[in-house]
Amino acid sequence: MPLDKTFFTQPTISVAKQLLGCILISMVGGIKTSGKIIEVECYLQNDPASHAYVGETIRNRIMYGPAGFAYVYLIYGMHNCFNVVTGNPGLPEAILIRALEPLEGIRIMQERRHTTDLKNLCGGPAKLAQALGITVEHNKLDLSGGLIFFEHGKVIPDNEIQSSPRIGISKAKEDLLRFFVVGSPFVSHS
DNA sequence: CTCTGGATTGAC
DNA sequence: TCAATCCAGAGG
Repeated sequence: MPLDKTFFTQPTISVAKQLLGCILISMVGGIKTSGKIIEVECYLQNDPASHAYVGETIRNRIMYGPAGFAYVYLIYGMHNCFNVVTGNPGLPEAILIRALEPLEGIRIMQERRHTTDLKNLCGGPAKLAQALGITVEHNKLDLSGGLIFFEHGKVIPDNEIQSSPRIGISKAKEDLLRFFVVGSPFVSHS
């Protein structure tokens, strides 16, 4: 059963930790690709590093809506980043999916990524978006609609979850809002 | 309108 | 270490 709105309406950090070990599935292009979630980052209300820090705009509007929708944006003019919106309407929070362990559709992921190296398929936010065929056209997509969705997987115990500062941001450097599975070879940024 | 900088990646 | 490549947001 896909993860539903009830799941994503829990507190964002709690959702983030529970997402580790879950499966992200994409049916984009009519081909199934999936991976186990290894690494995520939280973007919270009143967070200087969040796109919602400046208040509601056209780009971040989806973050102000209900949980369980996709927030996909283009970064550096060429890379897509995939987030799932959390929080109730009016609370603009989201979780960036940063790394997956490839499971299904590895062949097509290799084609999309132009590499056969499994550790290089989904080990970074823009990499996994490319591997799963996710682009800005999927922004605002309902993640219970069957095209892109999450499934329960193995629960990762707290002692196998590590936190760290988020990657590649210049503000709020001290916040420990990145969560990843200890020891997984698929985490980005070794 | 112009300017600035970015939740990244891959080549050098 | 750095270019690619473009757009959102801010300021004039």
